[in-house]
Amino acid sequence: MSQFWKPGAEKPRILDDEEGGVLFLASSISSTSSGYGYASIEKQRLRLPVYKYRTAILYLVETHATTVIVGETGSGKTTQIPQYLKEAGWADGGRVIACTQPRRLAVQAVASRVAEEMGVKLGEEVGYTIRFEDLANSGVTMIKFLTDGVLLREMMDDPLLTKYSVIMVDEAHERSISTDILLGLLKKIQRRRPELRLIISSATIEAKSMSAFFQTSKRRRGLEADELGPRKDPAILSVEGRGFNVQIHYVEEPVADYVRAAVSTVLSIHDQEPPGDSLVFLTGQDDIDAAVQLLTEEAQANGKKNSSGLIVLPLYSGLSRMEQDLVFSPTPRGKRKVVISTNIAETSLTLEGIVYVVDSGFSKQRFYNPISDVENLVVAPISKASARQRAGRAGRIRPGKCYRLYTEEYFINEMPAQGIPEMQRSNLVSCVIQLKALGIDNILGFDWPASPAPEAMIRALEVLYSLGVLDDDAKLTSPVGFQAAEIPLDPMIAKMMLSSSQLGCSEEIITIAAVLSIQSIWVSTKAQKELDEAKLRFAAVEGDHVTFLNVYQGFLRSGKSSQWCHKNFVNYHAMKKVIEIREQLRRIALRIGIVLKSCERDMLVVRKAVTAGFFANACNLEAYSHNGMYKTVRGSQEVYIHPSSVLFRVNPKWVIYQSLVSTDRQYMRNVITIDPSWLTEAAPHFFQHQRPDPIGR
DNA sequence: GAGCACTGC
Repeated sequence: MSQFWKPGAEKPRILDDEEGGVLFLASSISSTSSGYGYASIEKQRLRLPVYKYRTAILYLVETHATTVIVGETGSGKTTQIPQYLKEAGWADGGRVIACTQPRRLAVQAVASRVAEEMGVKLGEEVGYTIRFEDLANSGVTMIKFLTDGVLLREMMDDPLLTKYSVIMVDEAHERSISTDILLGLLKKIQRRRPELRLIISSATIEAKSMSAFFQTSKRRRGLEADELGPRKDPAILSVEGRGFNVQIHYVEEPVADYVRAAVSTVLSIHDQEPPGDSLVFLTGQDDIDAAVQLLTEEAQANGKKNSSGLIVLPLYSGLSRMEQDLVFSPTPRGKRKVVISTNIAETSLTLEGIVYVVDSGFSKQRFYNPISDVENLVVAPISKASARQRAGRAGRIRPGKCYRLYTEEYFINEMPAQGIPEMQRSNLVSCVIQLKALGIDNILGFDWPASPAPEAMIRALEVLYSLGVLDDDAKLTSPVGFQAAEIPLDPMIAKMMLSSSQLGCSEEIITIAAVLSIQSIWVSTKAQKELDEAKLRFAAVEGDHVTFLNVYQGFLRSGKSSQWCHKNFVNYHAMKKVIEIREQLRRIALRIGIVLKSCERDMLVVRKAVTAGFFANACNLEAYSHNGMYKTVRGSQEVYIHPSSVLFRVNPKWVIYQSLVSTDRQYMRNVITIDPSWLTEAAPHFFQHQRPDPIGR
């Protein structure tokens, strides 16, 4: 690797900061530029804030194993840094520069932008890989964008990620499970591959902890200057963003009802502020529908006086594509668009034209209780980091305003600085099986950016053991454990697939696995009665899983028709996704030796295969129960069949569920009938341990 | 007779 600064030129100055990180002081602004493609694009590149740090970034990457880049939105870091690295030679000799993103859409968008800037065809020098789509060309692609989940999967074939010279982990501050696993593994890889460079891109608030995580033993720092290779202590570099100033307003007194407070704030913005669209952050569909209703009523009641000219639009992921697209349509002259949204507008979708943000201070967050093994969705206060991100949405086109529906005192003194990483709020079975597959034996001693609760780890190990995926030494079993690790789904679903091979119903089970791994195959609609009637057309006495098979068959028979879906209240996009996932699962099944076979109409073996994966979720109807109360075999927990299930009010004696949703009651979603004798057959150890004889009842 | 923040392989 050649040094990129010219001999004789002034060497960039480096200063250690008090935390042991390294800050760079730009001594001069580089003005190198080579003749790429179109002048206008080249000019745009030069105007990005990140450009004046080009030299600094390349210097730090050259001299440090890890560089933490704090880049605010609009800095251009994601599109430019990979190009700078390529220009400096990091992709020479067949090596590849990787840049990971948490979301598929971002991967595609950034990759095509970079290909355009470089004037190359997407899929050649610049490529991308996401699930179902591989537009990277081995031997040709120099810059590759990919989701962090895909990079983790790549590690199963190449644990040291040898083809990559630099790996940039973008949006690391979001702390998703896969980003955290990736960071932990990359830190391990660094010890084996000193030539590998990492760039961790993070928000201000997380930069110090990211740097501390990659800081290796402080004692040896003095010696490192004499060693060959890059410095082990991470560098930190800040790049300013391009957002406009956003003025923050707080309420003076805490509000009792944030939906009403949000509505009246929207109305007073409309009354008193100059034109510009508003974005309101609430927690979920209920809140949002209520707020839309209130605003619409207000608009009608007040006629011209106040809220005429308001276009009120809800935004959450449950909406159909068409309904979601409405929020992107340009606002007509003289009108004001008000988008009422969940967290989807905080990171996943970017709305242009927003000048006013109203922040309720809450969002729905997942929490996991490892003792009861139940994941819950709870309305909880957001973090300061989230609040800043939400406010930033108002400053994209011109200076904006953010109205926070909480007091300044609360923001300063009580709001947590950062959210709890997803790793510490989730069931960890998928995470643990993935680490095991990568040869990480000491799971409890793994060096995480944020350690999960030991109880959650132990629970995950227990579940994997009961599935026969791990043995007594907590090593992957052969072949079941290794096969299950290859299947990119929940290990319980993976186990169900593996059992279907022996039972001769893998074609059916693969369909069921695909359906279970998406949100819902039904459209979300307010016409509940019609939806229920449509469901009845497919309902099977065996339960929801078999009902899914009927829907899938119907969809195929219709020639995958969208009209057929519309007529039957089936979500067309969901079904297309089922087809895609099914294809992927079939390919994997062939590779790992699952026998592809249909059981035709024999649903008994299908139910047995479901039992083989989900025996831990077996429930028994309480004797003499008049309200459909079940008890779980494992924990004698009180549960009920969800009203959306085809078995609702049917109440068979023995059932297995896929998941629990907890509100005032615990409801079982996706339920199928079983014979209790299958339980001891499927998992003799598990039931011996839990209860001597579940059949005897 | 009730409800599903958001990603991802």
